[in-house]
Amino acid sequence: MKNDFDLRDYVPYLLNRAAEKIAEMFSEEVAPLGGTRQIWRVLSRLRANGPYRLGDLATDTSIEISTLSRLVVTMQRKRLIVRRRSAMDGRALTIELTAQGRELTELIVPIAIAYEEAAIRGLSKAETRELRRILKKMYVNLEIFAAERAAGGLAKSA
Amino acid sequence: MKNDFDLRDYVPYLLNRAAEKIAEMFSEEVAPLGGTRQIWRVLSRLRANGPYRLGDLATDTSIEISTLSRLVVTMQRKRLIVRRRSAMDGRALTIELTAQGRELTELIVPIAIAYEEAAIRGLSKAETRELRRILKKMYVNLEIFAAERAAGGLAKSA
DNA sequence: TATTGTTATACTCTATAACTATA
DNA sequence: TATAGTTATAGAGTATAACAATA
Repeated sequence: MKNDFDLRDYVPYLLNRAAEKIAEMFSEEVAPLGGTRQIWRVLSRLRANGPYRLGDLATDTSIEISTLSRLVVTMQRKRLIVRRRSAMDGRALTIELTAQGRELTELIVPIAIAYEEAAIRGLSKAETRELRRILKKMYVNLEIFAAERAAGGLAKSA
Repeated sequence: MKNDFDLRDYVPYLLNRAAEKIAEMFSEEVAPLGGTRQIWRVLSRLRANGPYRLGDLATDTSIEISTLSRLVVTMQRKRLIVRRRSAMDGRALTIELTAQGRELTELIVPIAIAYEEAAIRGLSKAETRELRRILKKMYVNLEIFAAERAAGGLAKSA
């Protein structure tokens, strides 16, 4: 195996470092509004896609289902969302934004935009476009890789 | 403020999504070896830079100092590192890899490399190079932004 | 006095698994 | 039986602040 491992060029490290820096500043900014990263994840998803089923919301936000189950109760207590039983399937739960939840979301959106702008300022339009394109492409690769891996194809890929 | 916020093009989201996908798979792979993401962060840093002072290690790994203080005790119990008082400064703690720690690190390195390869396979050499370059440039921007922000220049940047 | 690291407390998130209520 | 969600428990990590030792 190669031994020329240099952290400074290591893509997962570079991704993490940037993502965490943004998240850290964003969290500080959003905290006074009563938001957290996880709450924002839920809100932004609901804003983008409308009412959600709990399980799907867990998948799309990458929040563990048991964590989300409790988070969503907390958010209902804060009047940000409503949980109601699905009419179609008595087991399923439908999560929906309230007017108040929508309000908070719209309050956070410009902050989110500001932090993206902070991240990409200094990049040219072309660089930003490339970054978005490459990150999306990479994610598709990773999903395929994860599926192959789960199928047992390469249990220990090293 | 702009209201055309689309999660699918939102750079922090794209970064997070990719970083988490990699981290998730990496964690599963490394767990049987007795590693965790945090332990790997420490090991890779020590591997790259040699002995570290606790405070600097906290900064460079982005692990909270109180968390790291305890993690490092755990790692010493596992014989992965040694903690010793600095000769220069009786307050400071020097963290150093043991032979066993070095061994585990070298065991993890190829796994780390494999996951980077999984991420960038499908990307051309040029795209990978661009990605690295842009991520580094972005991080520099973010550090500058964070410093300005901390200086109070734009307490609420929205 | 300031700095380095340790420890305590409370909180959030995760992992796992047992549980319920529907289907 | 299988699925959707809930709940309990234990383990990591974070945030904050009080604390001891050293500078």
